[in-house]
Amino acid sequence: MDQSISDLKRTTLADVAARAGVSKMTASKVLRGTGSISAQTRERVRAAARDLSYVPNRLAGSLSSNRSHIVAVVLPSINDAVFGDVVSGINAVIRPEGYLTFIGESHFDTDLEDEIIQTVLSLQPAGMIVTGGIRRSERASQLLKSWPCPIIQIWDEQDAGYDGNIAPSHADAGRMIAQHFIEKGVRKPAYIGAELKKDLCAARRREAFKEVLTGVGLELIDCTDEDMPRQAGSGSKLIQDLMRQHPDIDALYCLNDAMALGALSWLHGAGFAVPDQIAVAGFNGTSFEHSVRTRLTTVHIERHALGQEAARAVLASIRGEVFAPREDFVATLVQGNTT
Amino acid sequence: MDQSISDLKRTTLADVAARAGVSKMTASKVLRGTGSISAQTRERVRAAARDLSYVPNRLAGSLSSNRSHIVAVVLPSINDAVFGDVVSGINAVIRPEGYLTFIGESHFDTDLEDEIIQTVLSLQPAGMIVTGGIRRSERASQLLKSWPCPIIQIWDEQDAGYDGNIAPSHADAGRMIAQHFIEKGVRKPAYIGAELKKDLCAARRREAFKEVLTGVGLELIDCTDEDMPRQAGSGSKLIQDLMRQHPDIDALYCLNDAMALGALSWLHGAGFAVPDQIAVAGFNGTSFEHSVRTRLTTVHIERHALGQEAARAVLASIRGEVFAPREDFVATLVQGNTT
DNA sequence: TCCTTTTGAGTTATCGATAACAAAAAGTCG
DNA sequence: CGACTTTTTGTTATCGATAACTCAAAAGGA
Repeated sequence: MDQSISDLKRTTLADVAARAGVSKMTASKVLRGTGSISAQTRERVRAAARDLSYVPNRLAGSLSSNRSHIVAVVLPSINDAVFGDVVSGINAVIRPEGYLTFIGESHFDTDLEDEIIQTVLSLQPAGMIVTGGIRRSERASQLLKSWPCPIIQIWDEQDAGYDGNIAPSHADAGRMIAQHFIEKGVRKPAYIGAELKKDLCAARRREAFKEVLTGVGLELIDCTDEDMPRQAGSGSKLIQDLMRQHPDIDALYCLNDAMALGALSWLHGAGFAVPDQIAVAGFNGTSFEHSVRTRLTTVHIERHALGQEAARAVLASIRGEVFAPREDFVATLVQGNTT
Repeated sequence: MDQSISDLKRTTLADVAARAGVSKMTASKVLRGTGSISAQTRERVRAAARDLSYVPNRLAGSLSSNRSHIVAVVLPSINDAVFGDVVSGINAVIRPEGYLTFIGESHFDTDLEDEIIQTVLSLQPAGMIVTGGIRRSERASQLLKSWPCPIIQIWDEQDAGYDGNIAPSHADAGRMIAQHFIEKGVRKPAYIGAELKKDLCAARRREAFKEVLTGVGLELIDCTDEDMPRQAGSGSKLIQDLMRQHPDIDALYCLNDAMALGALSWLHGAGFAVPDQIAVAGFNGTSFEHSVRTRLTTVHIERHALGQEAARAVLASIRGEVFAPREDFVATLVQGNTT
């Protein structure tokens, strides 16, 4: 039985007030720093709170004031270089302002996202940051649109009609790699991806990539597996099959850096020379981009800054201020090492 | 002004009840599936809730029932392969049970952790998972110990007297690498690290590593910078200085994999042959361990499983059940590729 | 000195749910 | 058919804080 939990009474504001010999209201005012309270009572209340190790009950506080300090963040997965950085950017801005982030993981699953959204909303967040680029349920969309708190969408360049949208251009990212391949004189390019039906941003990169190639008359060998995870291991597997069928592929674009690294690793082990024999490109995904040499070409996006910007946008919106977000989350080509 | 926020009234249980023509209590019971309610009323209430897109207010619910569904997790940083995995393990177990995780980042900072702990407690979590291996303030320790909810510590093998402790042996990890180096016939080993005063687990790995080496008469070139971040870039910088002073180092142990990769990368660029000329080892930190070939030797820990186990321990404790956690979060040596 | 203003502290109602118990409706049975 | 269950529904109090207001005391002004 969990009596051990319930019989230990937490100390409440009433206890603090009693010890300081004042009313609950006075104690509340002192601890929040509102109203005008004499220096002595203030000190008495503070001392009482300290002595009792008082920890306010935010559930009660928020319920009463109808204002929470929670910013809900919904994203596919925290366990991912991209969104890990984004979250850390959000936190960096939000925490010093006294807000807390509450994170829900959707794992690119529509139904799960639906559930998560409902759950985080039930905590009455003051604001919300949702990741786009996933097929959102009608129900969830409606709920978000009608919910009375500011909602900022990130990651997906396609505005979904919330209170703000902060994202890089995925189409640009795809085009950039295509352009890069073309400049290198690539003849037989290939693409590998996974779960493209779920990750709409990745699909957009691929589409733009393909379009540019087709524009110059290059045919793309396109290989996507809807059931594999978007991870390094899948990269190895897919490239392996691909090279068996088309040993003369000379350029490979991957859904993300994780898959690209997996592919790179397999190619290396199988004796293919990268980038001379086959060029490999990915998308913005490891935390090593700038400090570890790889032969991988990638497109970089300032994820931390993007998170920060989203956080600033939410805070501004919560406070009813106007906010002009940076428009320049440009995708930048980062060439791999050749040595 | 943020009237747009407040004037839109959220639909409450009362609205649902009214629409279904029953009392709030009945509606509440239906939606929570408690008590006995006739099939018809149940359906009416459900329909009303659906029609109104009712989202319960969990703040109110938890306050009233004195029971929250929040599990608080305090860790150094989410934006880190290690803890990202741990969190995802925790989530995997906890979410299907109807709980939510709330994450606080301490960034290895004692004061910040102190503040974070107080903050997460203010949300009245049903249980808590804290990461050890950081110097915790006296105040925070007291608070945790007296707080009436189960608290599980992870990561640090040193039991701190909470309701459970789930961790690998960092000392073993350090010893393993030392042993490995010795078996390879290393003559001049070195160590690089950062922020060791904050990351006590890393310090323990280093200590054990050093001890084994000393035991066989090997002297360690020990290089730690307290001000650098524990990241790849620091690895590059530190090894660079180190090789200048001691060009004959033939083995390098790094605080973690990120730093090791940084070092590896610099060594490679500078023309040192790894592992023939110099062996490089790290600790459990990239998400690529099993799928990307590197020349890096590392010690692997099942982070996802560790998170899951911690989550199971908290849930069990919340429910007042006894729980015998796995004791076998052993550190495993993963040898780097040599080709 | 008396009246007005300012300041400090307290009162009451409320936020949106649930616990605990009470009442009403429906079902049982001799 | 009425007393007795059992099932279903409703009432009241409460969780721990804050909003909005009131009231008393102190300060200021003429």
